[in-house]
This record gives sequence, C-alpha cells and structure tokens, in this order.
Amino acid sequence: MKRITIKDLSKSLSLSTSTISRALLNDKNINSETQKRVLNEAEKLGYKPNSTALNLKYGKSKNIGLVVPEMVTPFSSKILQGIQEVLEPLGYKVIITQSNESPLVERKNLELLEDFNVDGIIINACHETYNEKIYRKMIEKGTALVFFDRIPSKSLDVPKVILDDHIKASLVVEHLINTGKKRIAYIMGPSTIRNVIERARGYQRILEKHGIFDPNLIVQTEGMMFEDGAKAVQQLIVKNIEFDSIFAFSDTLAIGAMNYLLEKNIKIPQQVSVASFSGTELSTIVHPQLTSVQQPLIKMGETAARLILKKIKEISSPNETIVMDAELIYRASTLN
Amino acid sequence: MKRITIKDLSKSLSLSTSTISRALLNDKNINSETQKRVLNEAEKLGYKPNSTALNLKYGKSKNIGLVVPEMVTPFSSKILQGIQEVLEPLGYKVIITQSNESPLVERKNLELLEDFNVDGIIINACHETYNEKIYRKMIEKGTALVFFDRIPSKSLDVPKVILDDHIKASLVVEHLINTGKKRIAYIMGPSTIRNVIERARGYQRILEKHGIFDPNLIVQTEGMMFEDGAKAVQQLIVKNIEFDSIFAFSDTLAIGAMNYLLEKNIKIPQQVSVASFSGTELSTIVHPQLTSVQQPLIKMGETAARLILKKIKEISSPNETIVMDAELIYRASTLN
DNA sequence: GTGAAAGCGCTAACAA
DNA sequence: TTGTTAGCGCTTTCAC
Repeated sequence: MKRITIKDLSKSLSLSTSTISRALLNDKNINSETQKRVLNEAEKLGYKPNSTALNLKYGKSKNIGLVVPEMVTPFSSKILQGIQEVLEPLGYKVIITQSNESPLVERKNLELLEDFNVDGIIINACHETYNEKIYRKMIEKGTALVFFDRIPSKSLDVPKVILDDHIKASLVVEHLINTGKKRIAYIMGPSTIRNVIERARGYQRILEKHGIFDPNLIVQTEGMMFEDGAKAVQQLIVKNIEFDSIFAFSDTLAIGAMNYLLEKNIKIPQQVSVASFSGTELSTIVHPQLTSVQQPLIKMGETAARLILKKIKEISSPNETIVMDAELIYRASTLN
Repeated sequence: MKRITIKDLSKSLSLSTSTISRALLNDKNINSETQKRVLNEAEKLGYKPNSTALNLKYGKSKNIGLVVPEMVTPFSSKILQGIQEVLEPLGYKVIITQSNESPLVERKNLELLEDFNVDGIIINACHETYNEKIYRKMIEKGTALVFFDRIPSKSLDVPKVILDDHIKASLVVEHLINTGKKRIAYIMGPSTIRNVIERARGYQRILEKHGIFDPNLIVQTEGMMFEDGAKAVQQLIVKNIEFDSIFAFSDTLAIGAMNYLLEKNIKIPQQVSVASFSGTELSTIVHPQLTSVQQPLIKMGETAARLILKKIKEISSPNETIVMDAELIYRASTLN
C-alpha cells in the first residue's frame, strides 16, 4: 500500500503542496476553512508525515545512540526507559548498543552510531580512558555526548549524570559497621572504572575512621559479572583472609559472591553479610534480598536525556554535571 | 563542524556529483584513476554518506522496531543481540520498546513505531488477541511483521519464530517425574498467552499418562513477574494443596516461587523442586540454580531478523514458521 | 491566502 | 567515462 504524501492531498483537493503543508503545520497564513478541508482529507486518506523527509530537510537524524556496558541486568533497560520517556515524545529514536564491558566493542558501537548519523550519544563508559580520543573527536564533529554512571577521566569536559559514589559507599560501610561487622571486604571490580576508585575511597575513609582498615580485604576482580564476584570470595577464602561482611561494587558482583557463600554453606547475613550498589530488581529477586544503594535509574535516564537535548540544541552550551541522590535500602543480606 | 557532502567533494575535485557518487558506489562506469582521487579526497575530508538522504531516496527508513513485554530479565536483550547481529551490518537501526505486559502499551508502542516509519516490526506479543486488528492493519499498510516467542492466535497468518512448547513442557514434567516427584504444580501465567496453554497441554498430557493429573495443581497467575510466582505458591499452601515440585511457565515465575519457598524454609529441591523455561542468566544466578529449558534466544533473534529481511524485500513472500529447538538443562533446583 | 520554486544529500536515467 | 537533470517528501522563501 502506497504511502499518502502531501502531494496526494494536493491533488485530491486541488491545492498546492505549500497550502497543504501550511494547513498541516497550523501556519497563520491559512484560511481556516481550507485548513479544515485539508485536515479532514488527511485524516480520511490516512496521511502520516514522512519523518525521513523532515530529517533530511532539517539536517538531523532524530536518532540518539545509547551505549551501555551490559544488558544482563535491568540496569540499562531502566536507564533506557527514562531516556525514552523524555525523548520519544519529541520524535527521537533511541538506538541501544551493548559493549559487553569491552572498550573495543564500545568503540565499534560508537562508530556504528556515527554511521547511523545520530544527533547525540548517551553513554555509560566501560573504561575510564581507553576511548577518550574517540569521544573528543565525536564532540568536535558536533555530536552531542552525555555520560552517566561510569564517566571518563576528568581531563574530558563533558555533561554527566552521576552519583556521589564516595558518600554513598561510606553510607554502606557505616551501615555494615553499625550491624557489628569489623572485617569488611570490598569486592571492587576493575580499576579502569572511575566509580570503583571513588567507592574505594569512601570505603577506606570510613574503615580508617574506625581504625579497622586492612588492605588485604580489598579484592580486585577482572570483570564485572557474577562469576567475578564468586572468584573474589574464593580468593579471600583461599588466602585465608578473615571477613565477616562484603561490600561489593555492583549487584552482579554481590550476587556472584552470595551464591559462592551459599554454596559453601556460609550463612548470610549471620556469618557474612553483603551489601552493594544497585537500583534494579536484582536486589530483591535473590535470597536473602540484598541491601543496596538504590540508584534512581529511570531518573538518571531522564536527566541524561534532558542534558543531551540541551546539547543538541546548542552544542556549545555549558557541560553540566548532575549529581543524583540515592538511598541505601536495608534488606535481609545485612539484617538478622 | 559542517558535514562533508558529495557536493564538497565535487567542488574540491572539480567533478560532477554523479561522478563522485559513482566512485563512491564502485560503479562500473568510472575511470579507476578518478575513483582513486575521489576515494582519497573523501577519506581526507572525512566524508560520510548521509543515510537520511539515502533513506528518503529509496523510500525506506532502515528502522526496525522491536516490541517486547518486559526488559527486567535478560530475555529481550538476548533477542535484541541476535537481531542486531544480523540487521546492523545491513544498516538497520533497531528501536526497542517495552510493553510492560500491557496490550495497551503494546498498542502505543506500535503506533510510535509507525510514526517512526519503521520498515518492519519484530514482536513478542503480550496478549494473544488484543491487538490483532492493529497487526492486520499494519501488515496491510505494508509493514513487515514477524512474531517470536508469544505469538498471536492462529487466525492471523504471520511469520513466526517459536518453540515446540508442548514437547518441551512435556520434557520438563517427565524429568520431574523421573526424580520421583508425583505432585507437580504448574504455575501457568495468564491464559491470554498462547504458550501458557501450549505448555499446559504438555504438562497435562504427561501427568495423565502417569495417572497423576490433578487440576488443583494448576495455578493461574495474574501477571508474569516475580511476585506473581510467589503469590501462586502462597495460594497452593493456603488452599492446603500438597505439592512436591513446581513447573513454572517462566523463570520469573519460578524465581518468585523459589524465593517464597525459601522464605518459608522449604528446602529446594528436597521438599519442593522447581523447573521452568528460560534461556537467560537468571537460571544460574539464583541459588539453588534453576533447572530450565534453555531457549536459544540469540538464535531466535537472528532467525526473526532473517525472516523480517525476507518480508521487507518481498512483502508477499510466504509466512514461514520456524520452530527452534531447545535443551532442558538440569540444575540444582531439581537435583539432589 | 495561495501558488511556484528552490533545496536538504543522494542516485539514476539520459545525454554527451 | 563524465556531466546534467529530475526526483524522493517536505518546508519555506518569494511572488502574486
């Protein structure tokens, strides 16, 4: 079935295409009678504007790229939801790509999105520095870039949506101490992630404040998946490092750790309690439910979307950094 | 920074735009020397084709919509991955939308995608019949439609990618019986989902074969989320219906059920074993790990993508139904 | 208040 | 082998 265009309307009403266009756009220079006729006919024939034509006309693609490290957890889909809520009513299409925690794949994704002529990219970077040059180049080319969650190093001035990782990590550790724990391990994830370091800082600060900091309790993982969390715990046990609780960088690491503990018949939280950062259903679908910092993911997505709109409208607009608040939710994994 | 167009190349090389175009397209009617010059200059100036212009020219948007019921589990992101693997190299952008198990939202999504001028839609329907008219209308309008997983009622002839739910459900139930279980509950999900009924058939057939079918063991849930699974188990317990194992329609229902059991200190699998349908990491990140039918989600995505390509190329091409195979993976939730 | 025409970037039929 | 031109669907000057 052929699409109805402005031309079809023009013919069937014996009016010029300009008049049709004006009627459709609610222009002031249009007789209201004519407009009614046009609108009726459009409705009748089922006219739908051709967005491609408009995009060509206005030199924009109305495509926004979203680059995320993973989609195994609902983290990114919640972000996506927030983004879409803001962007779709404005006619933007969001194209999501997964980096699988690989900076190289991330780069491929960026290039793909460039080929797609995206007007802007919202990105959760999987490495602090690796693709910095690419980010720079894209910005220079006029692509609006907005970062959230995992941001690039400070040397790159970009709009970003983040959490105060240092403070929130402190909160978690304080809570563990309040429940009587003294040997708190930090399963930290790769140090090429900025937030990993930020949270480590909060962790260390609180433990030092209480005089119970022990660097042996920090375990770095290679990756960010469940098995990495499991391996970390295994490592602690093999090395015979005593611990009575775990602060994990992410819920994936935390859950991996929990499952390893359960396998070894270690009671959670009685013997080892666990807490982490999340914001997704993952915290509540495991047993026991996981105490975690509830990141406002949908709001973060919305915020990132608003930032990118500003940037698209005016590429030279100032690079804002929005710090979101987040609540620590106490659940069974740290409470008796 | 202004985009480099074919015109810029034309000027800087004093060649017509057609010659530039031909060089870029590797046309036969081009002097190889000229072509080299063009290619060099294009590279030098950083020329990138404007896909919007091409889309307008060819009357396609190169947008494919993906409609899924939920993105809380990695189910849909795996499907997406398969789809993107096939479609992105061909220049297609995939736009994903979530229905949240609501036929009404699904309808909104379809309309949105229509506004986006998608060339086709790949859809996991959340209701067997509710949006049938819309599907029909879109097909008539020339939009390629491909269904996977949850398909519409038989009255609509469309390309689809499915599993043999009846057979696979039978497998699961046979396995439970083999492990000595006799009171097998089926947590079935809403009956507006076709597969729910299909799996019920398999379930009933096997139980009847063994003479242990009891309709009281079938619990219908309102929704498809974790809490629905929990409620279902609660219902069985409240109604005092004895059961020693659970076959859940989906991993979400299964996990909800498991967590409720664990809360009540019911041992899995010793007292009650649990099995379901999955294909995602969810089966392995819970404790005990969940026995489930491993749906080949990435492959299903790829297959759906191939089907839609055929349909886009030739809208009147036959509507194939592809039945994927799936393996039952035995895990701790049914094994001692 | 309406129409004619140019142009967004590109390809393809037609001429040369 | 190359250039000229029309046209994809739409908006927007410029005339009338």
